[in-house]
Amino acid sequence: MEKIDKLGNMRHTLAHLMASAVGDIYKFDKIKLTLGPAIENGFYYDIDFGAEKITDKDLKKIEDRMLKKLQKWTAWEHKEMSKDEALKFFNNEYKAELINEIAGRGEKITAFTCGGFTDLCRGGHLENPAKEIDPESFKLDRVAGAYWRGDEKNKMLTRIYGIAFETKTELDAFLAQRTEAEKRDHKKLGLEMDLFTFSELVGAGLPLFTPKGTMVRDLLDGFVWELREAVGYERVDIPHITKKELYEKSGHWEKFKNDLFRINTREGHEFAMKPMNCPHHTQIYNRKQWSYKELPQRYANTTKVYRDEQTGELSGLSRVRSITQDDAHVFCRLKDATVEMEKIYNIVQTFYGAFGFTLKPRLSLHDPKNMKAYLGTEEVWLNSEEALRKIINKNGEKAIEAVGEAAFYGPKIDFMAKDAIGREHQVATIQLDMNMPERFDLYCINEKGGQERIVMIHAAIMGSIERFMSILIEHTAGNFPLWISPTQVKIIPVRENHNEYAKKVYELLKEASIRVEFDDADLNLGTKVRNAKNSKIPYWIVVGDKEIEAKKITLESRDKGQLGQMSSEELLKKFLEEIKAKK
RNA sequence: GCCGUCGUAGCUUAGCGGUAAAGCACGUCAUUGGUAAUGACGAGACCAAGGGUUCGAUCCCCUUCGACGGCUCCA
Repeated sequence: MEKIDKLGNMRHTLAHLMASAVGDIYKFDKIKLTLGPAIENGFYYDIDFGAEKITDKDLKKIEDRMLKKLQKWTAWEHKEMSKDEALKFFNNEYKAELINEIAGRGEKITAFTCGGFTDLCRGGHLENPAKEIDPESFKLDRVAGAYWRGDEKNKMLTRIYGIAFETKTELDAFLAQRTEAEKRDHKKLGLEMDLFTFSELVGAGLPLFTPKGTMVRDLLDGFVWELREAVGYERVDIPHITKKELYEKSGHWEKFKNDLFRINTREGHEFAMKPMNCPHHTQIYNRKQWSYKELPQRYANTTKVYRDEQTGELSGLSRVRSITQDDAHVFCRLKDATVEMEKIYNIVQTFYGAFGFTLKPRLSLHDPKNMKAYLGTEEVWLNSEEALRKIINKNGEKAIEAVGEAAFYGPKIDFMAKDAIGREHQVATIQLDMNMPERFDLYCINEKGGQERIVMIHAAIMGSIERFMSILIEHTAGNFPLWISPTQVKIIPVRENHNEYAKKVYELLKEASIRVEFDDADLNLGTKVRNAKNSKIPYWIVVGDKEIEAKKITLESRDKGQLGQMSSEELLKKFLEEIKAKK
């Protein structure tokens, strides 16, 4: 057995301790233990509770029992068992399955005992738990369902999660970080910020975007478009449904059939809502014969796709059934693919960089030992992969390389984005596709007058606008940079007789397309300022006697506090510069 | 989909087998005004939907819809 760290041993020990405490309370003749490993931030144990019921409210009871028992957990004994002995001792079907597997592998079966509790185990515990475990450094977290061995065909067990660290300080830090993440939860913030909503009548996983939310979507999409237009992309547009024949040809009908929303027409034909755009786009390319001189053809299209995800998988904006993709496809010769992919690489860097994400590229490669699983010759693969590697290296990055992770039709670059509280999200991918052109017989006429098979590059930047918005909301805690804030500035007159002057400032900004709100509600100044602060608006300005006399306004920023007085022209100039810089 | 928790005004929540209450928000009026002022009045909920039990259900039971957490971590 390889060396397991102390923390892992502690967590593993706690899993046993919890199982033992659960046994005391619910009795081992009524429930069945299965397995309970150490995990990332703690441990869990999967238990078949039979007819017994357990909820989060019972956790305290179990935890108290654990604390009491811990004092007597001072030393371990272990012994080897024969298969029959073990099957008899651990008399339940789950343990039996494990025992048979261990025996089948020809390994020794061992049982570990501590504080009078014996469990099937390969070892890896703290030698003296009572002494080594700080009783304040762990807690039981939640009860959840989990399939036996993670397979949904198997029986659903009850999983009890615990969190455990070496010290109380670390436990508290973890809990604090989790609280911070909860505060930033886009599902909560997005509703408060009035960006989107859901309707029970429309259905689960189908977000509806408000005027403000739509504003943000359009601004994000506009930024991507700006970056793309500069390198020669053109917009296309396609219907949201198609005859099934398109997907039979592309291979998606087979692959996606469980995720497709299908439509039967009155004439008995079967259509489907599109779950992706590539097949449609191939048909735009295929409308005519292309000379190599006209390539690459670069088609960009922000459009929705629809996937019938399992209801239990849906979550806020991060997992939805109507997904807006900022999709694009480049149709080019294989020899031009690298240059095209580099352009996309740069767009991705610029886009995510603008929001302060740290990006880590990952290169997914073919598995040389299993060449028959891939389309094309190994030489083509090696060349394309080397080209991708060069793109990444050229940018001073060192890609993580994942052998065997490529799709069968081509290698790809994935990006991981690290957010403000240290979480990583899988974001954009750049994918080389040698399969789709094959299936749809896409070619160009080359210099020799012959038909040359082309390749396709999949190039979504945000991927899903919904998912990107969820990440962005949590990354910024809702404090959007000025340029995508649905409301950029609020004007707060101190008293009604200041409205006239304030209105002039409002008009000036409005004419310059600044998204400005006028707050003439009959509220106290303090209340209005407080409301502005809480609404995550980047700036607000106060106008009263002092300002009118000085012919100025007083500016306050969400991030920098009071910024003092300035003229409205200076204000406008400042805003325009900041918006242009996308800060 | 499956397991668990849950669904009461726009929001946050209270409540109980006899058809609902509060704070915030909202509306009107009055008073006020430089970083969370106050008063009065008012409007707003067939208690997620459908069915059942009951003399009677928001409350008990069933079904459906919807929300949240979990379903990768292998003695």
